[in-house]
Amino acid sequence: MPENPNPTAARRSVGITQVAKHAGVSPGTVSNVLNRPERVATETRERVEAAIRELDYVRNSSGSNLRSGRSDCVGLLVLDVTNPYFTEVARGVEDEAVESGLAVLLLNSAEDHTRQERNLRLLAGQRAAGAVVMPIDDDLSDLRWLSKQGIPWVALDRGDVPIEEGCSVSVDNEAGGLAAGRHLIGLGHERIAFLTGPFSIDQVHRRHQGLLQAVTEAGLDPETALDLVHVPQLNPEQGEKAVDTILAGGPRQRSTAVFCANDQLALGFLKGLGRRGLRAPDDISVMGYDDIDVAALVHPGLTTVAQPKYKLGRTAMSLLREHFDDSGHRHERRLFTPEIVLRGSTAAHRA
Amino acid sequence: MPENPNPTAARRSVGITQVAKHAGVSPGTVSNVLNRPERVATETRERVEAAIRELDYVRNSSGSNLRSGRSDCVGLLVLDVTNPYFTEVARGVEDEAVESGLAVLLLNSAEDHTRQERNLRLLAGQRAAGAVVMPIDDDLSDLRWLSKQGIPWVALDRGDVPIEEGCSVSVDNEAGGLAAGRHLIGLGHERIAFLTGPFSIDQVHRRHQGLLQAVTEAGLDPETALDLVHVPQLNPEQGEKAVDTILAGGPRQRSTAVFCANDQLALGFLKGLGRRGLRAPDDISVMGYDDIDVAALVHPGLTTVAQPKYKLGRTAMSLLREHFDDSGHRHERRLFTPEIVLRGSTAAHRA
DNA sequence: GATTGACATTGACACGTTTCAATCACGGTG
DNA sequence: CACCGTGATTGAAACGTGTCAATGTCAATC
Repeated sequence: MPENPNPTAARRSVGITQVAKHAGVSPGTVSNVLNRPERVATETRERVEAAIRELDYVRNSSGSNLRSGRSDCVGLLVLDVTNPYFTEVARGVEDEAVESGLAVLLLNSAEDHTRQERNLRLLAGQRAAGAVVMPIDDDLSDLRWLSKQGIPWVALDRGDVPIEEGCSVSVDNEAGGLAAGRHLIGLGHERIAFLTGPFSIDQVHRRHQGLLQAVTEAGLDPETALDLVHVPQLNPEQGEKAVDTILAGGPRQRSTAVFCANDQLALGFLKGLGRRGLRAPDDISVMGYDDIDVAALVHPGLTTVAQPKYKLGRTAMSLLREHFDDSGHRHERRLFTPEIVLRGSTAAHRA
Repeated sequence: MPENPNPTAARRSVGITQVAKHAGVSPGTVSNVLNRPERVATETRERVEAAIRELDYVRNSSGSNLRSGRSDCVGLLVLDVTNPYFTEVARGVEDEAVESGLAVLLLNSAEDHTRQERNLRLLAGQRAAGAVVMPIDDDLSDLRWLSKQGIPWVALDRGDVPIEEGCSVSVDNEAGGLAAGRHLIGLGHERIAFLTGPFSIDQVHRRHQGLLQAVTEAGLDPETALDLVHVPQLNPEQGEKAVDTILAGGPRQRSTAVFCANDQLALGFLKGLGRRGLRAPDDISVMGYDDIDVAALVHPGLTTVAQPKYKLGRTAMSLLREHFDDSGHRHERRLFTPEIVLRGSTAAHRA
């Protein structure tokens, strides 16, 4: 890193023109060195590169973006920055983005429509190259507006986005519910509680559908085999609170296993069990959904349906990249199949 | 949201000039409406605002930044996007940033020097308004370079940044270690294991200093009262692996309590205990450091030294804001004192 | 009625870059 | 020797905005 001869002076930021002067070429040539190095003779290119290094020049992306019309940053709009599920996704997006030399603008909608809209406007203002978005709900009007602004996007975890509207990357929630159901039934459980948030959340609704299918295909009667427990939010507190309800049992008898709509609920449930001196899987088998990092960290480890979160983010970003490269790109819908991760919280039902 | 008369056409993005034309004023006036609304007559302002709404104009920040020289985005450089500690900090930064209408550029150094440097160059390229940075180590040359580029920054969790170099916001690690030590000693523990990473990490080194102080002020001999267990990384796996070492005991007898340099280690340790059919606090008291969300989620809850993470992020961002407002701003060093959160993993030593 | 001042608005320029048509240098070909 | 083609370089224009000196308007004051 070259020394500045006068560090205290508020040096006028060095631009392409000072570099040009210093190297004895025109500004256009400097620009060429930066953008199409192959077009410029090796000898002059080296001279320019030396000047860049000596003056410690760093390209002003505002100027660049303004003139070229394209920006070098993409937006990532998540529902909740602190949710471990999203951070893993963010890592995937970020890793893929740096490979294209793109910066990631982190935006947080906090599950609030106003904030979602405001954040998308911000992206439009930046003339962002694109956006990876986890929409709050199935209302696509904000995203449609984004398209109208000429900003491509990829929806995350929203398999129901019509393919003509845009790309989407998601995980098959029905398959996940099915696999979970089969796992528990395979262990001999014939009465299963489904601890879930409101079915207005499409994802958990589908997980329930899958679970239902598992129950019916096993020849069980959903009426007696399933105990549906609704809580308002998918957080640990609600999971802990639900313990009493589920242990009290449904109309006939108490469930021997509980399938939670996400890991946060499941972890809360496990904690609630511990508080009461009970434990999984001895007293009840517990299963989660998502496979967040912590799921492996508790004892017993939480058996759960793993979402390929990192891959999800990475794929979303790479779809976005295809948009940039190939202007005639058609929208795509990628659907991943989740996998069950067996840990200690589920076990065979002892009759 | 107004309808676009021809949604399929690649509409040339509407600028300040079309708005001006549509409202029958000059571009300058539109700019004034956007930036100094008080200077323009109510009647014309309303007309311009109507035009903005009708044309669905959104300000191009590239142009704006270029001309004004200031950008509307700040950088947040973290060591690891997925670490729950950082995400909480990120939330604080983000909340404070939106209040100033600033966007947050999320950058991940992944504890790699090359990536840290690259990310800071990126920020410089954006002519970012400022940066909140968690430096990898105590090497300040990258940050100095940033200053030279005219970009103010605030260091996070680095109390050792000289005040003449820049602002810092951090938590008193020595006080934290001291408090933890006092807590355990107060419970009657006279042999305490300190499970820690390498002391080259300044933060954990200071925590150890605090712990030492607690031991000596209680009149105990550090030689016999403290069992130092070093592991290469501060992650759960290492915590779990360390269980055997610590249960085996030091040179004299085994410790009755373990203080972990962070929660990740502590959680791994708890899991390791569970695996072996043991549990805190019956078999050994366990204490962590950080108070990440999960600490409250396990059973028993993890007693830990709580860092005001959200506040840390928020404060850092607000210090940055002061830089913008007041150009004659002097650097500041904010030091928070951590607090102990009592949960179930520690208990009195039964003699 | 002339002068002043306050307030609103205008118009042109500048920010740093990219782009592209135009120019230049030069070696090869007819 | 004239001509052409190729490849390297140039210079000016343009992107959309903010700024500021200059101009315009109007009512109040002398």
